[in-house]
Amino acid sequence: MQRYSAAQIEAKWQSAWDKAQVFKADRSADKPKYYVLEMFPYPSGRIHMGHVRNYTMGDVIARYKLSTGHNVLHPMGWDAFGMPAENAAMASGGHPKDWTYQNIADMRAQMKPLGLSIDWTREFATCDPEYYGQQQALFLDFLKAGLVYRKNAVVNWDPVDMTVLANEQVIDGKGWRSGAEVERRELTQWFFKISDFAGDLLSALDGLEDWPAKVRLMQSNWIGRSRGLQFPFALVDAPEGFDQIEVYTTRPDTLLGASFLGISPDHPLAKRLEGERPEVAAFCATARRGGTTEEAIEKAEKLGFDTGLRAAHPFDPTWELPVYIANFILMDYGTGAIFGVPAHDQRDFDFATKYDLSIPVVFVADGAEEAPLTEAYVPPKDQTVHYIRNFAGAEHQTGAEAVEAAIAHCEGLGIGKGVTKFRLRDWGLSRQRYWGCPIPVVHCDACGVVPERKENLPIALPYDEDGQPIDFSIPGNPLDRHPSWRDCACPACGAPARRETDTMDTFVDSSWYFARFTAPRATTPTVLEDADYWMNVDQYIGGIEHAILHLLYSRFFARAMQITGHLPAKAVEPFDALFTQGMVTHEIYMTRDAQDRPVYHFPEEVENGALRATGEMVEVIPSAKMSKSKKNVVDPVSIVENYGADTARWFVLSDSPPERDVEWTASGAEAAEKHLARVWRLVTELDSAPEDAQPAEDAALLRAMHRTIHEVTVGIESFGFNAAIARLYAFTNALGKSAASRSVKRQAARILGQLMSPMTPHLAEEIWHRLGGEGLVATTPWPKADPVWLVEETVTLPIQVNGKRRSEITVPKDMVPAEIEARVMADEAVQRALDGAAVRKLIVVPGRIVNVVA
RNA sequence: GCGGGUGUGGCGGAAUGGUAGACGCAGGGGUCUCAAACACCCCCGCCGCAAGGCGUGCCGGUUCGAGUCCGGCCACCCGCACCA
Repeated sequence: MQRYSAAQIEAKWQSAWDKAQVFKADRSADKPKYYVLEMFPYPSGRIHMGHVRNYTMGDVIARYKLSTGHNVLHPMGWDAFGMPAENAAMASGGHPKDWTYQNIADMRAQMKPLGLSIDWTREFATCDPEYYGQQQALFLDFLKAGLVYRKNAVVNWDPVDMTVLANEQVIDGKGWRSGAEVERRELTQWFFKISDFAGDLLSALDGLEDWPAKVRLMQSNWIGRSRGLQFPFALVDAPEGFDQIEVYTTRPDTLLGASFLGISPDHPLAKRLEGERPEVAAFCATARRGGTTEEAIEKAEKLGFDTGLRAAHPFDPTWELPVYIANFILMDYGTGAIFGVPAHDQRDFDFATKYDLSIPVVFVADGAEEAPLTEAYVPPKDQTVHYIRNFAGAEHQTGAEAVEAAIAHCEGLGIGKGVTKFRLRDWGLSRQRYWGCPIPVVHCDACGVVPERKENLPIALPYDEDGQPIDFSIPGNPLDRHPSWRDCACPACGAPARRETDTMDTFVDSSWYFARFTAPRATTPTVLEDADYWMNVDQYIGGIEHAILHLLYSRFFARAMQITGHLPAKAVEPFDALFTQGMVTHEIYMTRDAQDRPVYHFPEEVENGALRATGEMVEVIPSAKMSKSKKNVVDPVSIVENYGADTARWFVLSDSPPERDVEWTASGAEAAEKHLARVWRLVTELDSAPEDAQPAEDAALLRAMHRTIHEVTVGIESFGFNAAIARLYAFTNALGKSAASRSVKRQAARILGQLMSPMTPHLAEEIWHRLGGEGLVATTPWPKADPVWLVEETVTLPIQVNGKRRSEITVPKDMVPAEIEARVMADEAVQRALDGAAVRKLIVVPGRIVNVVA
């Protein structure tokens, strides 16, 4: 018997696909198009199992669609700008560009043996000047369309290294290299006006029916539409120009519960006081300590500073509230000022308790008496409560009703106005770093900020500095200290000027790559004919970690590109269907050193719970996301070398549902390999099967075959890859045990190979070839189940008595309920379970179940 | 802290509100073999001799019927705007 050699067979079919150019996407063909895209990878240099899983899922879809008569676009590229390249240059010399392109070459070489049905002729990297030059063209068009502007925003500032830090470079509030306490500092930065689209980005979520509901919900919460009241408090003895403070509240119904005013340390009033009073400056400096993340701000100890100023309550000018500067109030949201209602907001409650402020109760639970609070009372907004300090609406009403009544009342009094606000902030795209797309503008003393001319694009990153290698070991942005790149002539007046040295957020790069794939070599960002043909992405696949930012930014970009004429109107929602896949996890193996510190070990160093080298037992920590630091990684390259690509592909698809995490186990990989070998053996043994058989045997195998075609097809179309694979296991077992005739078995085996082809394409080609299939299975039409074989004549009904299963009967599929009832009541086990009790109800769910209720 | 998700045998998991545990792994028994490997066959949630009882993170609810729906908790995972 021929042994199955993955190494030989996989290489053979990969070159056959190449030769036939079966995966080259071509828009001229007379077929419906299908665009399947997996989120493109960051070129770290090594592919990992998560990539294998992600691209295998996309490949199953792509290959399936190819065999159902679609013109498939399945491209691959590289999300190639970003910090790791600069970090590598900092750590071990070299240049981010060389590091990145070498990594791309390495990863491409690791990916190709997987046998993915990718059109590699469309490949690009976002760090190619041909790509980011077009991105600069988009930026200029957005600028002209009023979609980009500059304003101040806070960054993480390392006061020792004198540099801006990314959030991940801030560890416990300290700079990762200097260890200095980080502070929040304002910088002038470029912004995309995504907030202009907040309402549309929110309402359009309803149309994204093929997105996971959780992603739509997360985006909806992120955009955060709220209805509230904006109104001023008059300040008593205020500094000039600050006689009023605008506040925004979503709970105007609690106005009579106000106990203090709070303003952000970045509020203009705080800044004014900071300049005048050292103690305010000292507090604000304290309040600005720590990173910029919302998480850091929320978790920090809530601190307040009593400015001594007083604000008059709008309903009663003699009621004065203290004005605090508080570190938890964000300047970016609302007006940067709030009024505190400690009785009905836990954060305000904590603050009031800490600073000994009053806690006036506005409402109590219906039927309850007013009593001193030990925590804030925050019932759901749709719950009716009893307003004891009420000024608008009924005494008993829901929070939502009270809010509307309060807004109407205040508008009537001319105190403020009802407004709709969004939590979504504009997208700051400036990065003070080298390895990113340069922002194509020039700063001129005479003309101000001047856009570059399109004919000067791309504004390319300098590789060296006047012949000298760029020094990445100095903190800060090398572009900023690169005179021959930075200093230029103003495109408007020709006078000496300076280039913008900020580069773009890498999220910009990934916000339109899907559109670029439709015309990857064009000298404009897109070509409308191509975009019109290929867009939208029919199926997008990636990690849930991108549920909010990447997808929201891409949705914004699609809108902005439509406005500037780079995408057709139908592409404003660029991803028709989205699938978010789970991670690949693995157990962690650990021993401890002499100081009891953990030492991690790679899976290949461990055998039978002990270190291969020393025999020392390892602690096994339950599965977690594969990470280099914990060494719980398996290298796809060695997996493919040891088992073959088909085995790796089969494994990552089996067992776990695609949206959930999958745990890599060596035994699971071996089981996958064993199964594929078994399928191959069954195929090679067909020649010795008897030529004739009982008609019933043939029918049984054909019935199983058609059922399997049906179930696998449904499984693939609904992302139930694990279920499809379970059906293929069952069908393989059926084929192995079948006593059907040789010709029927050959037919069944050929179908088995075809059904496996999206998952294990190489083995499938080999089976197809051996069993006399024409051409490539990759381009052979997908089999169709014959409905005649799917019909079952009888059905087995479980019988419950009072909800507990007691018996079952097998009856013809279309037996009338009355007859079923009679049979049920005649059943011995039913009578025993009833034990003489009278039957109150008999529920027959046709084809499903019978429940006898006594 | 806030937003979102997940939780089922020894393990990965299956199950339109309708027989909980499909399929696979591990384990046990057997056939083949001088022996092993491979392969093939059978068993396999827990308690119990059995009848039967108990079982889908925990507590409660809706329903003829709940892994599935609702409320409250617990644990873990993802995101929180400069990681990609």
